[in-house]
Amino acid sequence: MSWTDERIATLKKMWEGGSTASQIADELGGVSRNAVIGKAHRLGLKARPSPVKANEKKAAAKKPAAKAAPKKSAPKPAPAKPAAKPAPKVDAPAASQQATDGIPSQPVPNPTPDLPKIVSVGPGGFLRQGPGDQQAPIPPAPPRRLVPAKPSPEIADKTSLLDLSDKVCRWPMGHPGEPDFHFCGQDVNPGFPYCVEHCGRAYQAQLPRGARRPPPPLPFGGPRVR
DNA sequence: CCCTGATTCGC
DNA sequence: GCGAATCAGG
Repeated sequence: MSWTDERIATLKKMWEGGSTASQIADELGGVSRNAVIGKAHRLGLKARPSPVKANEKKAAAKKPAAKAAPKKSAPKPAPAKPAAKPAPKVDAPAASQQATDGIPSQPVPNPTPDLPKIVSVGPGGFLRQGPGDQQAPIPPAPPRRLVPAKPSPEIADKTSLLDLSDKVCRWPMGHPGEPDFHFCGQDVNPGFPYCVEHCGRAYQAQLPRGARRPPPPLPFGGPRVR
């Protein structure tokens, strides 16, 4: 398989969306997880929470190594990495909610002024979204009646990959490569690549390693069954 | 063991 | 440029 422009676009999208290299590789098909990672690095979009890189010491601990070196012949210089931290934080979610003034349509499509209780969709109660139906989101902390215009009529048309911009939600709907694949396309939550609703889904606290199977970063309507 | 991403290096 | 092999942490 070769890296067509389309495949690269999908790779970027998914990588940016938080999908793991394995998921991306599986989605793309015909490539390995390593290929995806390698390509991602070559594209310049590496930095992402890596289990291995969390720790950064300056102490140069030499490892005895010398395990049977079948291919290694060159010594490894001490890697000096500039720590990059592009990871978005969730500490300050809703800075300022824009009033619904700009949106002439439905004033309050989300009549759920319940408690601000954070319901974490966990392994068992994983809420999935379909292209047509979306459930009430659980934004980080909506103390007030913020109402971000939900099923706006503006998404009557599908937002394609080419329609993406810094102003629209990039949350993928469906699976890449399929005819109905598109993106959310709603107004973004300022400072985030997604709308308010999808921010709530994209930036949930990472679950313990033991139970992360069902709700991965979970873009794309759901895991593909092949 | 499994998983993850990072890195190297032969091709 | 590509990606398998390898590394290394969780």
